[in-house]
Formats: sequence, C-alpha cells, structure tokens
Amino acid sequence: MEHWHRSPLALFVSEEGGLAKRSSNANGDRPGGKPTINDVARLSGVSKKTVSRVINNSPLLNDETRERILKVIAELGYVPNPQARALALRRNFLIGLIHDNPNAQMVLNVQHGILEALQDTDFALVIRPVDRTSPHMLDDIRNFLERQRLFGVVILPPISENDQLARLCDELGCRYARMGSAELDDPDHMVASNDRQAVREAVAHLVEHGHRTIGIVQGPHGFRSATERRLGFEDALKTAKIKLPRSLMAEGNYTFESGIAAANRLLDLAPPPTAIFASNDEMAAGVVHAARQRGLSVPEDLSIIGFDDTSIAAHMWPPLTTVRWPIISMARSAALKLVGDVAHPDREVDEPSMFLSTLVRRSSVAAPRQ
Amino acid sequence: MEHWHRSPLALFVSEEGGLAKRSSNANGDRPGGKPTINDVARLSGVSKKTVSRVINNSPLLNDETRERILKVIAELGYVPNPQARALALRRNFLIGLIHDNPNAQMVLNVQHGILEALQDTDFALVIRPVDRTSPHMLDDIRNFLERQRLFGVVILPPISENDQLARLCDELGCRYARMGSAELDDPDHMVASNDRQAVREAVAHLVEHGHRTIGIVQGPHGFRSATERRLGFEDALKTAKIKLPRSLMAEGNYTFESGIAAANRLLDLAPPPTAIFASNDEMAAGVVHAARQRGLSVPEDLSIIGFDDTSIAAHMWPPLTTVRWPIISMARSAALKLVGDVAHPDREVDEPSMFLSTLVRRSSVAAPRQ
DNA sequence: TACGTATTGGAAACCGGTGTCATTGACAAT
DNA sequence: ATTGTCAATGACACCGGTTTCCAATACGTA
Repeated sequence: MEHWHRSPLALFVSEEGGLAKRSSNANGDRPGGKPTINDVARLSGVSKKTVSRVINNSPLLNDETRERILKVIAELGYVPNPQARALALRRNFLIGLIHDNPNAQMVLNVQHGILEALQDTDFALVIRPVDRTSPHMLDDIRNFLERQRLFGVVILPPISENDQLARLCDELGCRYARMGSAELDDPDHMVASNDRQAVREAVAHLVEHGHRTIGIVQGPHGFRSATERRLGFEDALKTAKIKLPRSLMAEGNYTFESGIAAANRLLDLAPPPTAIFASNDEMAAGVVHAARQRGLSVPEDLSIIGFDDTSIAAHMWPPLTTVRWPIISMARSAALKLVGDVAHPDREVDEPSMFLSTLVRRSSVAAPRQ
Repeated sequence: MEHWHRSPLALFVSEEGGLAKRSSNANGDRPGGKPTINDVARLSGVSKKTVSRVINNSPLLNDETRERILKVIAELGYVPNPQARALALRRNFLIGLIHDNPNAQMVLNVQHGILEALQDTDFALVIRPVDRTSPHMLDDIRNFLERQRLFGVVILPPISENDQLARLCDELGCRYARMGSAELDDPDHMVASNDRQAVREAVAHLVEHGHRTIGIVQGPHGFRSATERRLGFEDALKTAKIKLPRSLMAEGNYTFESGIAAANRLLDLAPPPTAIFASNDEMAAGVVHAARQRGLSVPEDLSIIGFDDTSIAAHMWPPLTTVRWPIISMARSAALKLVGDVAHPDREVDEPSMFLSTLVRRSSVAAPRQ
C-alpha cells in the first residue's frame, strides 16, 4: 500500500529531475553551496536514512540499492557535512595536539606521526601550543577544549608530565594520550619510551671508549625526561664503578644556549671531562659550540653524545652520536590509541605503549687523548 | 488561538524548573554531557532565541535580561556547541595550513603566527602537510577541503606558488591566503615579501667587503622564491658591474645535503668564489659544512650569506649572516586576511600584503684574503 | 480613547546529518 | 491457510544552535 503510494512519488521525483536539479542548482548558485543528503535521497528515490546507511557502510542494505545511490553520490559530488555528522553523533572528528616543546623538528615529527595515524580517516589534526610559564595555562587549555570539543588530544612532553592536565581532559570528557619518557599513566593513556635504559647504553658506549671523566648536561629540574636520563647516566657510571662528583652534573633547560653555558661550567673544571652526555641534541649542539669556542676539537678533545636524533644531529659538524627517540612511531601509536576503536573498529591489535630508543653512532665520540 | 494553546505550555515548562534541572542533571550524568542552550533557556525562563542573542551580543535585548541569562550561563558553565553553530551558520571555525615546506622551524613559525591571529577568536588551526611529488596531491587536497569544509586556508611556499591550488580553493568556496616571495595574486589572497630587493642588498653587502668572485646556490628550478632570489643576486652584480659566468650559479633543492653538493661544485672552480650566497639557511649550512670539510675556514676563506633566518642560522658556527624573512608577521597577516571581517568586524584596517626582509649581520662574512 | 510604532520575547522552521522504531513483503515453518 | 522470521527500507524525532516571522507590551500621539 505504502509502497504503491510511494512508487509513483519516486517516479515523480525522478521525472522532475529538472526540479531536483534546479534545487541543486539553487544550492550551487550561492558559492560554496554543496549538495546535501536530501539531494541524494531525492535523486535516488530513497529516504535520507538509506543514504545515511550507504555513507556509513551499513551491512543491512541491498547491494543494488547501494550501487544506485553511490552512482548518484558520485554524479552529484556529494560529500557529507562533517559538522552535521558531528552534531548528530555527538562527537567531532578533531584530534588536538597540545605541546610546549621548543624543538621544532620534534614537534613536526609528532605532527607527522599523528597524521599518519589519521590517514584515510575522517579525522583532522588541530594544534595547540601552550605556554608552560603562563599562570593561566590550564585555564587556557580548558577554554580550548570546551570550545572546540575535541574528540581527543595527544599531549607532548614536557607538558605531558602534568597530571592536572590529564585530569582536566578526563573531567571534560576528552580522550587523551600522553607521550613521555616513562610510564606516567596507564597504557590506554600513555606512550612511553625507555629513556633510562637507552642512556645507560649510550654512556656505556663512552666508557667502552675509555672515558672515565664524563660530564652530563641534564635537562631542567622537574622534567621527568631529565630525571630518567640522569638516572640512566648514573646507572652506567655505577655499573662501570666510576665515581660521579656533583660538579660533573650541570643543568640546562633543553636549549642551545643553555647547552653552551653548561658546557662552559663543565670545561672549566680541573680536570675537565673528556666526554659529555647532553640530555637532548640542542644542548649537545651547544656543547659542541662551546668546545669549539675554546679551541677544543670534537671528538678528539671532547666526545659528545646527545639525545633525540632530531635533524640537527645528522647535520651538525661533526655528525652527532645520539640516542634515537622513536618519536614518529610513538606519535602514531598515541593517535591510534585515541581513534583506533572508532576509525578502525575491525583492527583488534592493541597499540604498543612502550618503545625502545637506540643509540645512533656517528662521529662525535672517540677515545680520549692520553 | 495557537498562542493561547501554547502560552500555558510555556508556563508549564517554566514552572517545572525542577524538571528542567533534572533533565540538565540527566545530561550531566553521562560523562561529557554538557549543558545546552535549552538548559540555559529553561533555567532563565526565556526562549532559546533570547539566549542566542546573549551569545551573539545582539543589541536588541534588555540589559536586565542579559545579566540574568549571563548569570545562568556562568552557573551552568555553558559553552555553545561549535558543531551546532557551524551547522546553523553554514560555516565552521577552522583555518587550515597547507604546506610542503621541509623546514621545521619555518613551519612552526608560521603556525605560531597564524595562532597569534586566531587568538581570542573561535577559530582553531588544522594542519595539512602535503607531498608535492605525489601525483594525487591536488586530489588529496580537494578531498581534504571537501571533507573538512574549512573556513579558509593559509598556503605556505613552495606549494603556495601553485595556481591550480588557488583555483581549487575558489572552486570549493574556501577562502585562501598565499604566502610567498612575490605577488602571485591580488592583495586579498596574498602576503608577499620583497625577496629580490633583500637579496640585492645582501649581495651588495658582500661586494662592499671587497668580494668580486661570488657564487650562488640557487633554490630548485620552478620555485618562485628561487627565481626572485636569483634575480636579486643578478641585480646586485650588475649594479657592481661584475660579470657573472654560468659556472658560478649552482642549483640546490633547499636541503642541507644539496647545499653541500652545490658548494663542492662551486669550490672546485678555478679560481673558486670567495663568497657564496645561498638561497636558504639550510643550504648555507651545507655550504659551511662543505667548506670545513675542505679545510677552508669561514669567513676567512669563504664568506657566506643565507636566507630566512631560521634558528639554525643563529646556532651554527659561525653564526650565519642571513636575510630575515618576517615569516611570523606574514603568517599572522595571512590569517587575519582570512578571518578578519568575521572575527574582528569592528577593525577597519586592511592587513598589509607586502613585508620587507632585512639583512641580519652575524659572523659569516669577512673581507676576502689577498 | 484609539492608534501607530518601537522594543522585546517566543514559536516554529531550518541547517544536514543519525537513531529508534515501524512497516513491508518474501519466505519458511506450523 | 496462518503465523513467525528476517532483510530492506522508511517515517519521524532529535542533535544544538540560528533565523524568520509574528505577538505582546510599552509608549507617544492624534
């Protein structure tokens, strides 16, 4: 009955292709007017719901119908409106990146890794650098999350070490995945690397070359990565039964300039260290710079190891021996933790939560002079 | 009539504040459930429209009513749903950044500049790196723009020089602002710098130091920035009445490695140049690297000038004399061109379209040896 | 007193999708 | 012949805002 009633209606619409088209054109007249699900439904002679089923790959749908609708969709160049979907589904398709990391290469690598994970999904990446030193930082982030209603955020170190931020995300119903140098959270919310072990091996590498007076340029106090890397440094020296006076431990703030300053403090010692481990590549580059200013050659007079393996490490002179932090893979994994069950409901595998850093041997390490 | 039917209904709803509250609480029960405009309206005893007027700062509204509603909004912690607004307003609040620039520092600076412009607006920044070498690049971008329906995009060089991309944006009804080294488009769609003039001055700086055999490491063929900078180079030599043999013009592709290769070609000449201008800092760093490998010291044996003034320029050894490209200001201006009339309807000033680059003198230029 | 008129508030439609539930017809089981 | 089941599809309300249009009220004026 209904069917008989509708069939001519469908025909009517079909016959009135001109009308339907006119409507579509009226849409096209104002610039940016796109065809909607209603246009597709009218032209295919089905209901919106059925078109919606096509869009969402619903299995309960006749193949023939699906084909017909797909054809109309292609002809019209129809693309579903993401804002409308977001409204109806009560979630949007935006992943945020929250960071306060000064290292451009690292940030870009993370963006790259996240976008790899978001490839072929409906998700886009919105970025949000924050100012760690601002007293309103948490309020700013809250504001941002409330306004944008992101599906989830990836949080880069060092801000990822801030537990208040994680709690804020929970409170606002925003998924999050933290990246860091140690397990600060449960595996669902954390992608970590084993910095401590990696540094242990890197410093052991220096010991193997015969170094006994080894300095460290630590990261800034209060940073988990700084702590982990220092612990790895101490582990290695303890294993090698080498005493570690406080004077050989200088502190920087992860910038090139702070690396120069810290190196100068270490190289002023008597005797000066024959090797220095720096907690990141930027500071390692600063150490190289300081050494050169003093007329020391690297690695002959001073061996240096960095951490991160950002592009500066390969491009500086001499190319820097450093610890490669698998940042892109970690970022990809973090993003997949966020969107995995939505974007790839078929995939069963859990994303790994722990990644291994490895030593990259270049030319900044040699045996000490006699 | 209808009215009389409805008026008690409105009263009913209003009287049932308890019910409204329960509904609001029911909302709060499922995590992430936020209060909506309806909750605000019910609790304030007004209609949605009135609340909407408050949100949008409509002037036709009693001050007392406004205050009352604002109080409820504050109590509830209400934040308008951006997806719902986007749907109703037929535009969203996303600005895209399309780039294929390999320089991390530059990309981050641009992101920074754009975010400065988006500060205190409802807009967020979504990023989209593209692969210039991919044959589907334009299709990928089309796909991206169609799916996300961005309000507008900022396009970074070198991809900003692609006119097809600009036309694509037009076709899809997406605003765009291109950044570049020359005026490739009308001022509404373009933020340009005067690379040619800046390079002219930079090379004149070399001439003033007494250099007569000056080489150039150009950017890759087909890049407008490369052309502009080469033209500036030629201008300067012509002004100084210096002949420029083809052999002194090497080509790179803006990477560190290509800078090394190009420098080696130039330094193999007899006589070799005493100064080299490189079209960007990365290649300039490569030139320094190549010189050092040959036992030449910089700037004593070879003076070098770069372009961009990215962080590598200040951090390398010796600190690089280079042309500062005002990238952050340009990016900010580009973003303001996109959102200005929406986000700051009161501001009347037009964003500038032309920015001046300036020479930054550091330590990589000296007089040539005798 | 009656009548414009400006100000303020509300009902209902709409933006473009999705969820819930009902309906239909075909076919199998009783 | 009747009933039950199931696949396929549709009707309709809903998501949370904005807009259109009209009603109610207050006010000044003829």
